[in-house]
Amino acid sequence: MASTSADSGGNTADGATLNDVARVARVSRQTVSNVLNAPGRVRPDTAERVRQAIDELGYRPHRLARNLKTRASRMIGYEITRSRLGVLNPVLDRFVHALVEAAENDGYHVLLFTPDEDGLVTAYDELVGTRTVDGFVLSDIDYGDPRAVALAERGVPFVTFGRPEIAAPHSWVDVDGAAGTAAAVRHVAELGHERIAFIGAPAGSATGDRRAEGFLRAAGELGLTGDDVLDVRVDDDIAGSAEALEHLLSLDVPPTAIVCISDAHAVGVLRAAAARGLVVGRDLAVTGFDDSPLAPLLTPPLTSVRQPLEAVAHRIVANLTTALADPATEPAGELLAPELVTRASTRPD
Amino acid sequence: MASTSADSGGNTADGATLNDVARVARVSRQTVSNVLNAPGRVRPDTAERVRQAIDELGYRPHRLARNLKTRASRMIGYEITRSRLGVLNPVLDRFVHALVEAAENDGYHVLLFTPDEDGLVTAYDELVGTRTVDGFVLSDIDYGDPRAVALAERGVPFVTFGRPEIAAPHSWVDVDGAAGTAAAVRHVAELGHERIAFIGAPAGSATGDRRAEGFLRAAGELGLTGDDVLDVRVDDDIAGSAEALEHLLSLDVPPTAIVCISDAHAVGVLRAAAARGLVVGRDLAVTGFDDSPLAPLLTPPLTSVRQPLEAVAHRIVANLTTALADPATEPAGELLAPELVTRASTRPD
DNA sequence: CATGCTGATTTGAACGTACAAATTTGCACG
DNA sequence: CGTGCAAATTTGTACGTTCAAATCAGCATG
Repeated sequence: MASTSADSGGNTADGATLNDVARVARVSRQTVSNVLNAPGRVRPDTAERVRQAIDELGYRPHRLARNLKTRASRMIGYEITRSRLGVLNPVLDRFVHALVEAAENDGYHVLLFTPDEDGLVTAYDELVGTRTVDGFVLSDIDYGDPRAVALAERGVPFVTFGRPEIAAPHSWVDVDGAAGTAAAVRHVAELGHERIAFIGAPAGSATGDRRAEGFLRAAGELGLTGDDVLDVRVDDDIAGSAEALEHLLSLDVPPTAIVCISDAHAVGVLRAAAARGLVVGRDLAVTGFDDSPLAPLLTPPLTSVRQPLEAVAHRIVANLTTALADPATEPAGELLAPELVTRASTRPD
Repeated sequence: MASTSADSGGNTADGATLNDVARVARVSRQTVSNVLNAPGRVRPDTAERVRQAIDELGYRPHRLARNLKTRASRMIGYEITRSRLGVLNPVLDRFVHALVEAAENDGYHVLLFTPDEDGLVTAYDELVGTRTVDGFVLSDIDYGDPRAVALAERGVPFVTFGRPEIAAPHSWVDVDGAAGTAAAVRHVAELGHERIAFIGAPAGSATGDRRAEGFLRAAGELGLTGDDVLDVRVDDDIAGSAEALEHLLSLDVPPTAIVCISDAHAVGVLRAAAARGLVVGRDLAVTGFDDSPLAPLLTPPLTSVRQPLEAVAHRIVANLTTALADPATEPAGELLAPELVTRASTRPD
């Protein structure tokens, strides 16, 4: 005399509630709640009966009701920056995916939002004020990032991908950009290149400065000094880098390897090299940074520094969730090592 | 004797509730609620007093509480497909951004989630069962998409970007892929090309078949028949297209223009052309599809068919929100026209 | 067999809001 | 100046859950 699956309960298959389950299992709603949230407190046979009722009714806890009571939305906000036209955001896709996956593993969801036109943090205030999210993940951090400052003074939990200052007063996870560039320099040095140039961005951006620092450090290790340190900074990534290459090749002793601060810069170099009839990989070594999806698609495929975005996302979520669980947690910083992915742009074969 | 800003209320600046506002404004909570949700019902001077109290306390409605009462989460779920390694999802970035923006304009938020490993729709069931989202937006739709089928039979509101069948039984918004390819063909025809080849994917995918159909249609319009219709299908996008170009160039009368089904396919063609010493734009015209971020970065910059993703997102959200507001709404389909973006890959100069 | 105690289960209350119904206010009108 | 009616406002209740406190069952002990 097994009970038929759906006809008897009274509920229309969908939308069973804690009380419905309790009625079917002949217990109180709190017992059902305990089966789900504190299994230790309920006797095994009762738990079994309740679980059966849950299956029978297809019950699922109402997320909003639970969250209202526990005063937590279990949502993490992430602002997707308005990608400027024509400029590719090399990491958004991969990082967001990794972030969502990491969050789900910890029982959180990721909510996306767009920045305000006015450049203020009203979107953050709104989400926090309405209790729509418990905390934030920020990326594209620069020196004295206004969002980080604003959130910190409001006491809103957040973790940044990247750090605004060497000693950031909040939790962050970052990839060691200096190590990445240094690895690229060492890579081409090992291939026999002695004259190595760096094409970077103007000083003043946190990420850019650190990547440049890695070049200078590696150049120092190779014993380069003075004019032998070919450090070029350009404003426009693609066009600027193309021009820069022209300039570098016109030197008395032109470089044979170009280490670029981003894949976009490398694109400019590749283009200018092709225009000159140079075969990159044979006549000239080129490296990029970010290992964006286009890196393997370029001609030739581009050696690039790959950021461990999955690990970054994982550590960010871990840090944020512990901070959410215990607001007294001290802020912590974590630096992860990138990995050089070598491709034809630095290989002769 | 203006009231001081924060000291008197009793609440700690943060977390004022409807009742707190009511007390300060000397009205009932319902009146405060009405000021926000039904302004017509309350006398102007009372409304003003309430608004002042709201400002003073920095009150914001608690989203969870409101949603629990109204039985709507005002969230839209969007599954970010696990981007296969090395394969770039050309539209994810732009589309997601557009989707989030469109949703916000209608008072919704976008919640991201990852697919289940098992390929089932349990993630969808979970989100719907817990009332975490009100509906879904699906993309990467193919014939007989299992997610669309499952959601439809569960009665869950959703709109797809793309349509599985010509007459889909649910709401969808799609870009006219056939028109896009046809436009590319006409473009190169106008430039004087008479021998035009198409490199596509094997028959069997909804998007691919429609794009191929556009080529066949345009070829017909140009009076091409029989062996003059150069229709090549390849399995692997980049490597396959490179091979395909080799083959095409070995014909008695090789094509002078190649219309590709995707930007990735075009990459293969560009690569093979470069290897042959051909200058694309002068010796050979090449077009892609999707106008992915890399299109302008290729050498030469690639003419490509751009999908109006912002408009797609806008229409999808509009359709979904009306369906959510009135579940009796009939499903509707909407086809948008893409736009050809011409670049150096089809221009001699 | 009453007592005490631990473990299991239930009842009461609350989270912050919105709908529905009830009450009060304001005002024109006979 | 009471009556009636619409507009304005308030009170009661519920959404589905969890926490806190209260009750109940089981069982060994003296």
